[in-house]
Amino acid sequence: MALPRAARTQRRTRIQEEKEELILEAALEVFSLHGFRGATVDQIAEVAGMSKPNLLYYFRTKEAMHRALIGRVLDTWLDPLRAFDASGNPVSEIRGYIRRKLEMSRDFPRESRLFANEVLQGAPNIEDELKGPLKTLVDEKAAVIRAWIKAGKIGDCDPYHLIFSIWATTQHYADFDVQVRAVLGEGLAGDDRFEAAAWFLEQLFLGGLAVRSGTGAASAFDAA
Amino acid sequence: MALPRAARTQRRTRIQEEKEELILEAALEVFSLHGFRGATVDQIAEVAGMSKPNLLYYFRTKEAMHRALIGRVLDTWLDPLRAFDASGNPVSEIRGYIRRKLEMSRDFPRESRLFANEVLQGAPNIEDELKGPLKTLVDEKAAVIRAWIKAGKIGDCDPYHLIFSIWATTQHYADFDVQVRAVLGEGLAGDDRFEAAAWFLEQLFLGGLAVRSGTGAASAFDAA
DNA sequence: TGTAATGTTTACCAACCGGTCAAATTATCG
DNA sequence: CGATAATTTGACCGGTTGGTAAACATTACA
Repeated sequence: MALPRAARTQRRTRIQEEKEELILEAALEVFSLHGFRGATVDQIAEVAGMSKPNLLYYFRTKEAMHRALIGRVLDTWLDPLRAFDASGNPVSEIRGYIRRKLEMSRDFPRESRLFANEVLQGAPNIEDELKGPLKTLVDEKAAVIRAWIKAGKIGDCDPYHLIFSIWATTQHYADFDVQVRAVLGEGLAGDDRFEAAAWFLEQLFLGGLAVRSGTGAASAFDAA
Repeated sequence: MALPRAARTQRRTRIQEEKEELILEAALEVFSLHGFRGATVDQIAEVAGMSKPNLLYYFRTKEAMHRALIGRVLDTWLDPLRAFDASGNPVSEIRGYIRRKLEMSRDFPRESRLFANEVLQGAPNIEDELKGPLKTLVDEKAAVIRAWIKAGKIGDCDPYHLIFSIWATTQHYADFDVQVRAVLGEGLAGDDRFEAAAWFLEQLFLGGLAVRSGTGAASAFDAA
C-alpha cells in the first residue's frame, strides 16, 4: 500500500531524500515570497517540477511542508547568535555577529523573508518556538552582554534591545530588499550595498556602545 | 442606475463616506495580517460588518481596496521623514525622527505591517511609489544629512544606511511585535518596551553618530 | 527474475475564491 | 407624498483551492 510517508517507521529512501529536498527548496521559494496563505500547493509543485499529487505524497498537507521548512530554517537562522561567545572580546563578538547576520541576509534572503512573513503575520505556527528555544537563547546571550557591561567593557544599555537592533538592521537588507534597491537606485553593481551596510553598522554599533568617559556622546553632540 | 462608484462625477454621499471608511479600516486589519494574496474579500466584509456584494459596491475589486489603502498609508507613513528639517539641530532632528517613528510603530502597528507585507512580498503594487516619491524624499533628506557631516556636526557615515537603520530599528517593534513580546516575556505592562526602545535607540544613534575626536570609538573599544 | 514496496499520474471532489446580476430595500429631496 | 437615485441583499458563476482515490509505473531486493 502506498503509505504517503509520515507514519513511516523505516529508513528513508534515496528518492525520498532527494524529492523532499527538492520540495522544501521550492516551498522556500514560494512561501518566502507570498507567505503561508498566499502560497499555493500548485505553485510549489510547479517550481519543484512535479505534479501536485506527487508532491502531496511526500508532504500530506501544505501545513506539513511549512512546518518542516520553518523548523529547518529557524535552526540555521539562530546559529550566528549561538556563536556569540562570552569569553571573547566584546568588540569582535559584536562586530562578528553583525557581519555574520549581514552575510546571511545577503546569501539567504529567502530564509529571512520566510521567517519575517511568519512573524509579521502573527507567528501562528511558531509561537512555541519563539517563547521556548528562541527566548532561552536570547536570555542567555543577554546575560553575557550584561556581564560585559558590568565589567565596564561596553557602555551601559539594554541587551535585549541591542539584540533586537542588530536583528532589525541586518535583516532589513533581506526583508526590505526591494525598497533598499529602489531607494539606492539600480546603478551600482550587485552586493555593494552590503559592503556599505557592514561599514555603517559597525560604526553605528561600536560607536554607540563605546564606554562613555566623562562627557558622553550626547553632550558632544549638543555642542554642534 | 446603481453605479457602484468610481465613475462618479458627483459628490460623495454621507453613507459613502462612512462605509468607505469602515471598509478601509477592515481592509487594514485583514491585509496587514495576511498580506494581499492571503486576505479574502469575505473576511474583510465580515470585519466591516457587511455583505460581500455590498462591500464590492464601494470598491469594485480587492485590488482597488488595497490601492486606496496603500496610497493613504504611505502618505502618513512618510510624514515623520518629511518633518526632518535641514535648519534644525542634527541631534534633536535625529532624536525627534526616531521618537516619531517609534510612536508610529506603537500607535499604528497595522499600518506598518501593511507596508512591510507589501515590500516583503516584492512590492508588486507600489514599485512606482518606491522608485518615485519615496526615493526623491530620501535623496533629499540624505543630502541634508550629508551637509551636516560636511559641516562637522555629526560623524561621517552613509546617510542612506543611516535612514535604513532608523527605519529598521523602529519599525521592528511593530512588524516583529510577536517576536519582541515572546522574547521579553509577557511580564511587563503594555508599552514599556517602547520606552526602553526609545532610550536604547537614542543612545545607539546619538552615540554612534557622534563626531569622533582623535581616538575613535573603535579604538576606545579595543582597549577593553 | 519475480514480487512486494515505493513512487507517479490521471481524474476528480467539495469548499472557497473574486466577482456579477437583478431584484428588493432604503434614503433623498422637490 | 411621490419619484428618482442610492444602497443592500441573496442567488449565482466560472475558476482555483487543498486534498483524495485508484490505477499505473518504477524501484529495491530476495
